[in-house]
Amino acid sequence: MNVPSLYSALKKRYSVGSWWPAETPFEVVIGAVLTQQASWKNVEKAIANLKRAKLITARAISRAPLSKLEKCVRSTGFYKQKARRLKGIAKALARANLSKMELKEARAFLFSLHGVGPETADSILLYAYNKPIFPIDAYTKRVCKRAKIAHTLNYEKLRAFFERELPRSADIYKETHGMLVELAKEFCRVKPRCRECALKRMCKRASEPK
DNA sequence: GGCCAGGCGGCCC
DNA sequence: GGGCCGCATGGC
Repeated sequence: MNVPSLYSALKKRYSVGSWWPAETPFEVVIGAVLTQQASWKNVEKAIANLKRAKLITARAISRAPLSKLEKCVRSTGFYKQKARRLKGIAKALARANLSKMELKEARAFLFSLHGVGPETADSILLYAYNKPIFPIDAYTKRVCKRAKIAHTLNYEKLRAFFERELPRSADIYKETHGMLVELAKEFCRVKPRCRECALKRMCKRASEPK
């Protein structure tokens, strides 16, 4: 399957508006860290807790006691780790101004933070800073693998592939990435629902026995 | 009641 | 580069 036909098939079913709900760039950072291996529902709870505790800015989180952070983010799992990492990230971001950095510099900076890997960094760059970077998550890999969209699942190669195949636009990247996630949640689950899938006409897997 | 969730870092080979 | 492990709660 090629990317243009994937895109138009997704567009027929999904309309992904503001798919990453956040009021500020730093709220995207918080969400990106908390959603690591956690469902968005549990992340929403944690963000609501943080807002109630007035811990929604980098400055506030960098100064907050760990125990308080832990309580707020408990629902997202791995909560001690996440509280510690969030605090470290907040400290670094309270001083740096990512929006004034060149893309490469900003990406390298994010990568240097403990608890920020490729997907988290790229989600932050795309959704918080509107940079034309296509984040690769587990959902995207799963769809690509099953539908044989790309010949690699290597993070950097798959990212480069999508960035090359799609028009170089942050809005298009957001939309496409969002729709892929929706597709993976609805049909391309761990236990796939190929029979009803919106892509079954074009997906090799669905037309093959198992 | 068992899967599974919008990973990451630290290992190992 | 790739594979395995620990990290942990809550929804379905």
